[in-house]
Order: sequence, then C-alpha cells, then structure tokens
Amino acid sequence: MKKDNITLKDIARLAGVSTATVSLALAGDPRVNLKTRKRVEEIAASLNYVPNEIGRSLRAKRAETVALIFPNTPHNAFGHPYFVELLEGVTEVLIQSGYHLMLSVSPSETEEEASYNKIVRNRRADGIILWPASIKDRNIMQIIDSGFPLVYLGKWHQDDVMTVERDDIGGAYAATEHLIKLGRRRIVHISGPLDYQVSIDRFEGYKKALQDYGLPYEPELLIESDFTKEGGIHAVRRLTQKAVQFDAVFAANDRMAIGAMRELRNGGRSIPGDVAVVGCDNIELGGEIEPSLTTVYQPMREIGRQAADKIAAALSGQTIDPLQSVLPSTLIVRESCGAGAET
Amino acid sequence: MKKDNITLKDIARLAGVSTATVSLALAGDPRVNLKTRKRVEEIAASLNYVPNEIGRSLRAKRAETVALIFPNTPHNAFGHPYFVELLEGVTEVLIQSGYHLMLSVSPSETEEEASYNKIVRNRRADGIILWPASIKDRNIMQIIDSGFPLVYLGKWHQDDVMTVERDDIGGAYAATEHLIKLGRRRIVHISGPLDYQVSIDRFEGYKKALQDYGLPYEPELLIESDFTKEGGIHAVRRLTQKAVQFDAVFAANDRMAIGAMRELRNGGRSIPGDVAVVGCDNIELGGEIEPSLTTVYQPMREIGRQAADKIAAALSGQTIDPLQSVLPSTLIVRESCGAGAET
DNA sequence: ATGAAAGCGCTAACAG
DNA sequence: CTGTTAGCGCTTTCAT
Repeated sequence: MKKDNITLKDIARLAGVSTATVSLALAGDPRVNLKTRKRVEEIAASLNYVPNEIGRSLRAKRAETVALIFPNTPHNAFGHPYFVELLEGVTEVLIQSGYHLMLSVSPSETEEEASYNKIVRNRRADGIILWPASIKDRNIMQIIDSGFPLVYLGKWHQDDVMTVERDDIGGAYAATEHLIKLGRRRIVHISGPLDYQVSIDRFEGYKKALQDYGLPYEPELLIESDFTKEGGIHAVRRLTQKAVQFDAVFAANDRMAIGAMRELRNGGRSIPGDVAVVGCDNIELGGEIEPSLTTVYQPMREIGRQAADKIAAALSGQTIDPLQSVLPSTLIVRESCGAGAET
Repeated sequence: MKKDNITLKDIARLAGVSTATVSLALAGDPRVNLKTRKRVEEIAASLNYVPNEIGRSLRAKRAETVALIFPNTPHNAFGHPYFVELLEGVTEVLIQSGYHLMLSVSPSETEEEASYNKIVRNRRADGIILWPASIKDRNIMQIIDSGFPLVYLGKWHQDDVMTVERDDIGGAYAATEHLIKLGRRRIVHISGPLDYQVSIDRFEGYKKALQDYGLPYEPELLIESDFTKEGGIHAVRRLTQKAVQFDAVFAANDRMAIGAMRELRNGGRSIPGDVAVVGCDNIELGGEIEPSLTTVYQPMREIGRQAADKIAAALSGQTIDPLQSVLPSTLIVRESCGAGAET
C-alpha cells in the first residue's frame, strides 16, 4: 500500500552522489559532469522519480498554480452558460504554460472576505482569475491593494488592474440597433437584476442605441427580471397586464428571451411577425427552437484564454501586452428577429 | 507591492515566544497557557495571519487537495452534458470537507501515463476522482496498484476499488422497456462508439429489455454512431437507405435522438405517431423542443457528491460505506415516446 | 565537478 | 507550560 515516494535522497544514495548534485543533474545544469548526469538520469528514470512539488513550491515560494474563483450565487452557478466555455479557454492555456488549475467556488458573500484572503495568503496559488460575484465587492480591493496577481473578468475602475471583458454594452447596442434597423420602434428590454454589472451594461447598450437612432427611452418598456425562463414569461405577462404596446423584445439573456417567446405565442402573437425577439448568450437551445433565436455571442473561450495568458505572463514577470482587453461581441442573426437570415 | 506574508516567526517575535508555542496556541492545544494563547491569537488576528499551506503540506505530507481528472477527448470535453453537474456535486462536498479542488484535464492518450503518474506522485493531490477516458486504460491500473486513493467513475473489475457509477444498463433497459410497453416492436438503437463503456452498457440494456420481452435482437436495428446530432441524422439516413422498417428509436444520448427526430420529420414521419423516440442524458434542450424528448436522467450531481464523499472519507482514514455504488437512472417521460404524459 | 549546509514555513517529539 | 531541535523535499550559494 501507498509506499513512500522516491526522493532526491534515494537517488543520491544509489548514485553515490549528494542530493545537490542530483538536483543539478536533473535540472540539466551544465556544471555537472555529463557522465554523472547520465547516471543520475538513468536511476531517476528507473525508479520512476517524480519531484515532490510541495517541496519545490516551499522552496521556490511559488505554487505553479492559478486559482479560478467563481462565485456560487443564484445567477452564477457552474450552470451559467458561459462557465464551461470560459473554463475550456482557461485550462487550454494554463496547461500549456505548465500551471495547475485550482477551482475555487467563492462561498456566500458573508464569508467571501475570509475566503479570498485565504486563497491569496495561504500560498496555494500564485495568481487568481476572478469572476466577480457582484459589483459591490470590497474584498477584491484588498487583493488588488496587496499586489497579488489577479485578472478580473469584467470592468474595473483602475487601469493598472488586469482585466478581460466581454463587450456587454456593445453587444446590447448591436442587438437593439439591429431591431431598430428592421423597423421596430417600441422595443422592450427585459433586463437582469439591475445590481449586476452585466444587467446594467446591457441596459446601457440598449438605451444608447435608442438614443443614437432618435428613439425615446420609455421606462414602461423596461422590465427588470431575473435571467430565468420564468422571468421572461412573467415579464411578458406584466407588459400585457399594463397593456403596454411593443413590437420587439431585447432580453438580457437567452433564457428570458425564450420564456418571453413562449408567453407571447401563448398570447396569440406571432414571432417575428408581431414581435421580434433578440436574446443574449448564444446558448445551444436558441439554435434549435422554432423560430430560432437571434442572439448575441460572446467569445468566452477566448476570454478564458486571454485571462490565462495574462496571468501566466504576469507570473513569469513579463510585461502584459495590453493590461486590459475588451473582446467584441457578435450578433448571430437567426429567425426570431425577422431579418430573414439563417445561421 | 506583494509584501511577504506573515509567518509563525513574525508572530513568535512579536509575542515573545517560540514558533512552536505559536503553532500550538493557534491550534488550540490545551497545553499552552490561556493567557499566552489569547495574546498569540490577538497578534495573529491583527497581522491578518494566514498559515502557509505549502509549509504545512510539506510537513504533513498531505496537500488537502483532491484532483478531478477529466479526459480531453472528442466525446468528453467539458461541454459534456454531465460535466457541470458532476462538478457541482464534487465541489459541494469537497468544500464542505475542507479540501481544495484541482482540475486536471488528462491530455492526449499518448501522454496519459506520464500525466497520471505526475499527479499521483508529485504530491499535489492526496486523492483522485477519475472520469475514465476509455476502457483500455493501463495507466489506471498503475495508480490503483500503487494504493493511491482513487474514486473511479464507472465500472471497474476489482471490487476493492472505490467506484461510483451511473446505471447505464438499467437506464437503457427502462427506456427500451417503456417503448415495448407502448406497443413498439421494431426498436432501433442508435449507439455511441462501441469502444466506450457507456455505449456498450446502453446497448446492453437495450438488448436485455428486448430479450426479457421476447423480442428478437436484429443487427440491422443497431446503428453505431458518434454522440453528435449529425450522427443521429446520418443514422436515420442509413436506415432509410437500407429500407429498414422500424417504429421506435432509442438513442444512446439526447443529441443523437434530436438529430434523428429532425431527420425523421424531414422524411415525412411523425413523432411519436410513426416513430417513437427516447434519448439519454436529459439535456436542457430536450425539454424545450417540439415534441419534447422522453429521456433517461442520470443523477450526476449526486454521483459527484458521493465520489467526493468517498474520497474524503478515504483520506481521513474512515472505512468507506459501500466501496462501490451504482446510482439508479430515472426515465423522464415526455412527448416523443407517445405515452401522452407530460413533465 | 561535486559536497556541505542552509533554509523555505510548518509541526511534533522531546527537554526543560 | 514553553523552548529547542529536527526534519518534511527541494534548491542554491559557498566551499572544496
């Protein structure tokens, strides 16, 4: 059972040299005689030696590990449509750069402080990629102030902090603009909870497009919801109750858009004939339903890649290319907006 | 910038005691005077002391970390429908038990050996939860033989190895039985690649149900495919080309089932009227399409929980409840099978 | 070209 | 009750 692992000492003994020499030899240091090196390497290989990284880490004061911190809030569980793609991008780069990935779920907001603090100070990770839970996050300030390497996935108000962002404002703008260009004039926006940065930004993009095209923003056209399909359904019900007139819906995510579509059709309205609908996120479902959902695609995989790139570069002391990046969104035009295009 | 962290030594100096005393005091050891303990605790708190876990790990020879190893093969990327749920279950328990989670993507099969070996021996993790890439995996044997704590997510041929399994055979059996009870007699099975255990098992369950109900297994009713929607489409095309008669389809996953449905309707066949369809996995999409997809649900979150439970128990030296668990599948009856029930 | 020794931060056995 | 000491596995001067 569970025999102890081979250490440098074992190899040193067998090779008849000191541990220091073994260490140097295995590191390929030119100072050590070729013959000794060969011998050491052979013995190491035959014993199936794998360095104990804990020892190495303690010595080097580096864990060769990056922590990906993801909040565990109702709107940001792992089931979040972006999570998997982001993770793919992050692992792809991290593995290639030789870092381990520690996945940390940030717990309830009350315990967040202790949690962040631990991750930062217990030296288990050399750097952090952080998906922010909410905008009001004092604890993040602490990490940043401590100088701990961090990539923040979102907007941050200091320009010396590494960030990788999706362009939520631009995406929402494009979606709204698209509807306007198709001749829609009374465009409802079903937003997420407005204490989330993502909700605020998508709302912002919506308003900006209206304004740029000379349409008034009317508060009755804004329905604040919760990112769920049911939320989309209820949003449409509220509009119907209040007898609000509208010919288009831009929902801040696909699930709400799909809920809205369902309820609209239940109410006898055709899509896109009576009401054009555009969502956000490009979840798989959107491409399969009838009519298929026009939506905004955010390159989360690439965001993950760039975040990992930045943290890896920072950890190896390189200067970071652009410290902050915003990645463009793409409008995916399908049937629900009535543009007649297919994807 | 990045000031060095507080260590025991710092506290010891400030408190005027030795590091050993500080260590004991913070561990709440009763041997240390209450007054000194209080003082030490205060100083530690005021300095915001967080133990360096690397040092602790080296000493304790434990990393307090569990690695989740997930293969990076075409059929098992993070986008796999089960991955997120599994991950949720695993993190839920692991966090509660105080373990860190290291996420390891096992690379190309050629490099697998080196990779496993490293994870096992470099002491970065104390235990492994392993999602097997394929059935022919010599390397896993090595880990098991070495006595390294491992939970294998699937079937394993030695009963002293910890496993948590979903019941693929039972799930497939239930799906097929359901179709038979609905009066279907010529049931096609669209399988996954038959060098995957999951494909073999689901095929097995299918055959078993046929046999139990006195229906012959006919090789022309088996189409081996690849778990993709396109695979489902092509499977139906092949059946049509060969003019095979059938009144039901049991697909080994939902994506193939959905592809099959699409192609069947393109060919003018109604669902479930002409052909009843049942899938496997319970992906979100299945509940939304028209007609909604009857499918087999596997409790992956619970599997993740139990796997984490087992590894945590093993690491704390407890005896494991049942060493091996098989979790039951549930048939989710919707519209595509024609049972008239709704979910 | 190699070895001896120190030390990363922590804990545990043993003294005092 | 507290301090001393040693050592986990590794790397890195500094001697030799």
